[in-house]
Amino acid sequence: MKSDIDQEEIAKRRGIYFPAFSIYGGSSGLFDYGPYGSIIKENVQNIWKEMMFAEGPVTLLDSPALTLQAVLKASGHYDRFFDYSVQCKACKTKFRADDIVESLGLKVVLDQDYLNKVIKENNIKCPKCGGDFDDVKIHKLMFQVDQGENVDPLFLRPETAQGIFVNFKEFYRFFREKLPFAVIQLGRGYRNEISPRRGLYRLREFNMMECEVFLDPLDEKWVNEPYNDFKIHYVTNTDEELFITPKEAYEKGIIKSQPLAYFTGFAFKFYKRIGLDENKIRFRQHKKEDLSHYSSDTWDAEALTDLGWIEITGIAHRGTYDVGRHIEYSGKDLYAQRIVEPHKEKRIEIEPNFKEIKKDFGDKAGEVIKAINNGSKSVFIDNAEISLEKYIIKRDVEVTVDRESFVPIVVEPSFGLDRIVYALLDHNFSKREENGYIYLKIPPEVAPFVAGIYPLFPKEDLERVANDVYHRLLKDGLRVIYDDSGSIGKRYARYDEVGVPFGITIDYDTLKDNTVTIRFRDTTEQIRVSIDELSSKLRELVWTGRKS
RNA sequence: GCGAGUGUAGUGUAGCGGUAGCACAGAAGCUUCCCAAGCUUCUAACCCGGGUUCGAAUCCCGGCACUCGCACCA
Repeated sequence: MKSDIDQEEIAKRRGIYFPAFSIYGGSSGLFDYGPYGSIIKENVQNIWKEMMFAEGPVTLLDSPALTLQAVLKASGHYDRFFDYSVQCKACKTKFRADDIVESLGLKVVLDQDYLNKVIKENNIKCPKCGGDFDDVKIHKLMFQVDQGENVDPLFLRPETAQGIFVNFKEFYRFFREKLPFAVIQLGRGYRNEISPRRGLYRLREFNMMECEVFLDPLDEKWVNEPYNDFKIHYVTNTDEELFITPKEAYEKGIIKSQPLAYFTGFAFKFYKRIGLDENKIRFRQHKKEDLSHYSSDTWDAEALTDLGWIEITGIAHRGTYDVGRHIEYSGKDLYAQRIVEPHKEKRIEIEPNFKEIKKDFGDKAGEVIKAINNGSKSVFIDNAEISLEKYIIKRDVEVTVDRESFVPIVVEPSFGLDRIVYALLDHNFSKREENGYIYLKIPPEVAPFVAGIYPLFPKEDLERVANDVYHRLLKDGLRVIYDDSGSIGKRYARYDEVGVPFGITIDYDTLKDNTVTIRFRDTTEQIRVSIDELSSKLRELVWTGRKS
């Protein structure tokens, strides 16, 4: 599995990506994308965005990375704010302190002192070797940003999704109150990983492309049918391996949710288009015990790389969890509505009996009315509990109902951009059989430059024409790069290595007949075209070089 | 975060108490030269901070980073 091509060595040497702040020693889990890498990454992002918009009812959000504490309390992240670990002194095995306490049927409170006390008092031993435990240690999983003494801190978001959920009503209106629709967000997330490692695989600050699909639970269907024109490698939670189309996966009940099935296909198409090796992609269903607290079903897309199978995308069924929690915690109406057959419904209307309340409570009437409006059964006035029963007027009414509220469910395809870039490089660095030179065979539309412009050798007349060609292509909106240093073979090799798919060479024939050669990265073959048709030829080559 | 190992030009490495060499890459030039050719010249490094020593890249301590295991991984 381990290839003899060292991705990190090339990435560092050629400025694709490299450790950030390295002149000061760096900091683990932080990387810079250099000149080539940031363009490749941006191209991948743009293709994803373009494909998402092509779905139809999809819009974009850009929300802050700094997130209010209240939002993360509602989302449940705040409770997982700390990781409590405890280590066996003897065998050095580490456990989650809350798991240890829970496994013995003891009450779990997520508090360092509490867990420490429980483990010490109950004399809990290491389940592996029976040794004594060291003290409980905590690890913060979210980065906290203090605002000042009397204000709750902010947190760097651990995922971009919450920004979308809290704005559900905004989008619901934008889509004129019709489901389904989806909102995408591209941005950075932050997690204080205990040990960030393996280059781009586990970062403290990472790029995500997230999509939240909002659906009516009674009509859980995305606007497009699951694909039926290609087969995907699925691994179920019972380790069954299947090669079937997304449509089959849905119809056979392998994937119960239509949008979940659909987006496995979407992800697969996207991977193929940006140039991942389709034979090194699989979709693996989370085991029941590995599912997150909110999800009933999750499928991870995994790519086979030097690091083994790595997770590059998670497609999760989040149910009504997210919007439901924000309704609960914010007290705001984040419901969607569906049209139903108009029908009469009996209801009981409640109204405070203002006269009686004023009579009995005088200037405390306000408190009582407030309590009634909050739905309380009783209220404390001057330390006495008073039943509100007799101050409420109840009326039986009949209303016509033609719509009902519900909490939308969410399906979330969430793409880890850095890992996708990692896999993309891993799948595309190739070695030429004849000479062992490395080239990066990524699709033209992902490549950092469409073409390199090279005078055959450094003579003033050739350089002048090459420069004209270069500026002409730039004006035509093509991303090209000019290079006249070293031999022509060296220049070809230099840009092969970073994936530039075409080389335009200006030679002595160019001076005679205004033609240049286009040399192909993957085959090293050349064709001759006139300078006038160069732009349109390159565009055509980029287009036909598209995968899927 | 724990344990083990490793940090020398952009990259890969040599040197292991007397202040750095090689290869490739890079720059300038020569070469009528289409696949990293050759020649000349040049640029460029001891992870950071302390200590020991007359003298430290080399020995010791601390930090940082990387690799591998353990643990963690919404």
